[in-house]
Amino acid sequence: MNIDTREVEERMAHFESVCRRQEIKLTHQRIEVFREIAQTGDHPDAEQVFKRVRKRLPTVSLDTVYRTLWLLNDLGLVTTLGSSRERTRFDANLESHHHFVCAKCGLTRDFYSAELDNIKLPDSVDSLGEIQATHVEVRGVCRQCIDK
Amino acid sequence: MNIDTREVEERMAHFESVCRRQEIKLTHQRIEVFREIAQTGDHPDAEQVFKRVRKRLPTVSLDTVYRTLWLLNDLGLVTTLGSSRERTRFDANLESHHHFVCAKCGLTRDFYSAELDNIKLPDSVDSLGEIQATHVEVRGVCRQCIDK
DNA sequence: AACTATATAGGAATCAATTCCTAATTGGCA
DNA sequence: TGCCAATTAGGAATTGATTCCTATATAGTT
Repeated sequence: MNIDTREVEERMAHFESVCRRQEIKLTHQRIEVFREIAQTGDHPDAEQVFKRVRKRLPTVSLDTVYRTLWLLNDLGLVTTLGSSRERTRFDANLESHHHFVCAKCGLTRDFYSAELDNIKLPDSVDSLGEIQATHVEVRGVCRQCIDK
Repeated sequence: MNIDTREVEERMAHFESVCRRQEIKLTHQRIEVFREIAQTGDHPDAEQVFKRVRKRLPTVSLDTVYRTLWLLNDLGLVTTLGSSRERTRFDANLESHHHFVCAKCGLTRDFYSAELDNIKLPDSVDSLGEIQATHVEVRGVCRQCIDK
């Protein structure tokens, strides 16, 4: 769950160098928000980051956490996971299938692949718990959005 | 995008049989909401289903659409996609990796696999657009939740 | 056709995430 | 050290999805 020290330091160094290059001020808040995400492997949401950072910077505001997270995202220093900011979508296709999702417009299409249905997962995954289903999500840009 | 007629009919028949078995009334609204999802492959959200169904049942309410969608979900007739009802999570791991997600508590862990990074996607996917990244999402139940 | 438990319409209310506002603060540079 | 544009704190406001409320309507049964 926790990332090893060396890796965290590398991430911090990368973060600082990117900020300097982009003339983005290295405030305590930004440093601590980034550190929080860099040092954990559990993918916290904004609220969790806020709570954790507040232990070190008791006056930090939720707004700052949000602003900083989206800034880090824009800088390519963090990514979001899960279908970020999207609404729940419904699917009546009960067969095993996978998804292609357009990063720009959200268009989602099913595709099928016997090969993918049978991928062998690393043993490390089995040790995490009981596996129910494996989905492949392909992110890309759909034809329509390319043409625009 | 549109599902072929035979398949739609099969889905409708399955839906009706499940409802009868469970003594769930076959109202116009339920039939049209289910039909809407059964006949399209584009995974609409509740709002979109509402708009489309309203063309045929002009007085349908959004509330009914929601109630029906969750009912269908509970009955196993539709599934939700995307990290349903979850908040945006952030990740500072920029290397190619995949996720194990616990269906009960939401715990998310990274795992790595050179094999998965190089999966060959079916040609049909290439024709959908430009591929940027491929993530494998494994759903399961984590050790902690199994123990409970 | 009548009955009754269940479901619906329509709009109001809720709820949670996120963003906005503004005065006060601060990082980075001269 | 002092300056100033950028940033923050704190709380209010917004936003958008979802749910609740209640009088009315209806599916399925007799």
